[in-house]
Amino acid sequence: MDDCGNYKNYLNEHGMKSTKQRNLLLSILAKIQTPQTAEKLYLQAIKSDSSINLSTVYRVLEKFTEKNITIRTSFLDDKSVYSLYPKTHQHQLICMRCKKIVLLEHCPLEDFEKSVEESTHFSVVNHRLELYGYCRQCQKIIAMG
Amino acid sequence: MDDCGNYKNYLNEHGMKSTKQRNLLLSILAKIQTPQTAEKLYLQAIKSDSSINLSTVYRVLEKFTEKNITIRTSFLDDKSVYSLYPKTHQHQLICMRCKKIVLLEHCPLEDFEKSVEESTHFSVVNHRLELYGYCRQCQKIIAMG
DNA sequence: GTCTTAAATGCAAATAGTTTGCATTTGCAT
DNA sequence: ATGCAAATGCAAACTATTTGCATTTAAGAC
Ligand SMILES: [Mn+2]
Ligand SMILES: [Mn+2]
Ligand SMILES: [Zn+2]
Ligand SMILES: [Zn+2]
Repeated sequence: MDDCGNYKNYLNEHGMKSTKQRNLLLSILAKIQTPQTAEKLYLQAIKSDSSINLSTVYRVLEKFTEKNITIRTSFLDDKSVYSLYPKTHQHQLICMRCKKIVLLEHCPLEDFEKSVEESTHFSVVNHRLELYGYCRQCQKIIAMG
Repeated sequence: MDDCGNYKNYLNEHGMKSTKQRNLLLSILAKIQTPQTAEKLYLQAIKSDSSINLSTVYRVLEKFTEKNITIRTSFLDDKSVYSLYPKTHQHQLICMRCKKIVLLEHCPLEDFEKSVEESTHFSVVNHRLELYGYCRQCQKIIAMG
């Protein structure tokens, strides 16, 4: 291929071949702020590579997630969303109406984890925290009926 | 019907007709300790009422969840699971090896929620918190290799 | 009790996000 | 360049869940 993209070394270091589809998806993920569905990423990708296939997007994202390059999240019935694995520990605040996601940098759980370890004799190695609510716009829309 | 079940008043108070399917599912949910999939509940229900239909189970659980009688949870690809809505707000500590679940009564997030509401202008109505780790026994087993 | 009516159910079919089988192409090590 | 495993495109399958519709049923009025 003429230009395998900017992520060849990165991909090879993670034990993956550098393909134009993977490079493209990495570049899209790197630009994007909020987690996106596979289909949204596919629609973005198809602008640069009209032959890319939705199955490939799913397979690439699955592989990325397996390698901890991306993270996949899902809620009840909704589609899963994918984003680059966060460099720093963070949590999500999710609007239950429009599905907007705000990232929360501060984690309030360090002391709590320690106290749980003491009281339960577990070793706590991870946690999952998501807040659910309504964003300002959706609050207004809901108030109007 | 001869015997509408034990939950007639309870159901009527929640604005629902008392049907044998709903009574049966409530009695199953009340007995069961861990959250179950709709299909598991259906398989349990069919023992008492061989004519109950899986669609009905889904519809009943949807209605129960809408009334906050049950809670529905799901992880990634897995099927949703349903359980009676916990009487007290609580969280889970899950052993990643043996899948044991310890319920945590104390919630450390009240102040955090308020500060998030102030900084994001969301209204926060709910949260999901799970801790992951290893129980004492599994720690020992892992240490032994 | 009977009557009335909206809600609930059974059944079959549809939905939709995601996965998979398979033929073909591609990247990478030699 | 060559060979081969891995990745891709395409279409079809999968599967948890939902939905349309005809029929039954519960609750309330009489
Ligand atoms: Mn945290
Ligand atoms: Mn809490
Ligand atoms: Zn919103
Ligand atoms: Zn354990």
